[in-house]
Amino acid sequence: MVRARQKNGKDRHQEILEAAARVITDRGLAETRIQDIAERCGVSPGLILYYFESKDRLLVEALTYANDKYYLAQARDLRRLDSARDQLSRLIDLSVPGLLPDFERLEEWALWIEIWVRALRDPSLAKEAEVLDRRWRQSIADIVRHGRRTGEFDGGEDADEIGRKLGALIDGLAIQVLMNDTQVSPEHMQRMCLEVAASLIGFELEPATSAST
Amino acid sequence: MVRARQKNGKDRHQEILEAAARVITDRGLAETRIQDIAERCGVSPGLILYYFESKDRLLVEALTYANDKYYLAQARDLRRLDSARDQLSRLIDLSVPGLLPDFERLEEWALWIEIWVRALRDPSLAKEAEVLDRRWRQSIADIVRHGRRTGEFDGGEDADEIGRKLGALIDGLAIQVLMNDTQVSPEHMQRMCLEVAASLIGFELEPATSAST
DNA sequence: TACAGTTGCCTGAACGTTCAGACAAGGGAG
DNA sequence: CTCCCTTGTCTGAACGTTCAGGCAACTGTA
Repeated sequence: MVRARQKNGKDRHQEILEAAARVITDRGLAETRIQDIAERCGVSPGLILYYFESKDRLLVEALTYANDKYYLAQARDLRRLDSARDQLSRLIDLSVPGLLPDFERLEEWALWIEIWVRALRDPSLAKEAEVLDRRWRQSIADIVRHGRRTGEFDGGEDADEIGRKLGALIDGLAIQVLMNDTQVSPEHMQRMCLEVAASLIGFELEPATSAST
Repeated sequence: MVRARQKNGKDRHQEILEAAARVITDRGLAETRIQDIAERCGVSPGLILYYFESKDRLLVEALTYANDKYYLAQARDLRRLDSARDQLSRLIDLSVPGLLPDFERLEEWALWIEIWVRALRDPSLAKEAEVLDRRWRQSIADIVRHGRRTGEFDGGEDADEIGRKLGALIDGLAIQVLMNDTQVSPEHMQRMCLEVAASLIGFELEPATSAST
């Protein structure tokens, strides 16, 4: 029980960040009040400001914290797979909002859009967002490089360039899916991402290990 | 001068919408106050609520109004060109934030991101956004169809599908450019869009009529 | 033309609410 | 007791919305 206090303190910090992320995804960044976050934690509003110097700071930290959490979970998930083809397919599946029941990602995408809109007027947040975003595009490029080392992929252009293109495509399509666009279902998005990936990297789609219809 | 009164009324309505759009792009949707809009028009805050039943209604109308205005300007611009290749290249140029000094489009893209974040929690706005968005993807598909009729393009997949893919790619890349991502400059975005378009539609890039490094 | 009545545009102040942040006191562990 | 965590209350400011009224342009009548 020596660290009971400190541990509590640390837990509180994290607990507030997670509560903040939840509230932001539920109500939206603009509609998030300190009291909402406090209620989600079961504490008083005053405590929130005891741990974070201001509401603004808390919100920004919550956005990047949540994104970090999701990214690490994804990286862990992908590392279980050996085949680059499987990794790529899995990465796409994980990126499509609402496709996999266990990894809907709706929260994460909602947070990303909140980050974008805020980063438009907050250059420091834009810098942080770029770091997170580059890491995410990097993971695509790494899969491509891995596939080329193992011989699964050959030809195609610069891996980083593929990461940028495929990453942007996924961003753009995810927005449509999140908006419940009637012309872009999660399955449709998944198929389009795979097709473009195959075209960019230069592999055939038919003998894919997953992804049908 | 019979319609002097009505004309004034109509001008005011539009004037307020345009002022609202300006303020939203400057300060962001969340930070936009009725008084800011009133000041931009040089009128009193009360007048804003005289023309619009609530702040919320005004904001939503301003978002779609501004988008509509920009779309019509783009459509007019594209109609001047005959060649499908030129139209496609011009559409891409027009879509890249900050590429053309006369059509920076920074405002329009900022408004789009605001629409997205709000549409996440406002299904009726999401519906309106889908209509606007479909029209925009349609214009890509129409260019492809036009090129196939004239024989400029041949092969490639369904034109609507190309519109969805290219549209999503442009959305995703535009976000990076807007965030001042150091890895994605306007020129870089332009090149990537053209490359993917060439790949999807099936034409060679070299003899392009425009677009160079 | 002159005048009175009507209509619509616009103002500025006031109201009620909401919320971030400040503050001081409570309480439990060491 | 002492220190850190936590609470509940308070406040000052900001904001959306309302409203009574003023003003100017227009209409119809004589």
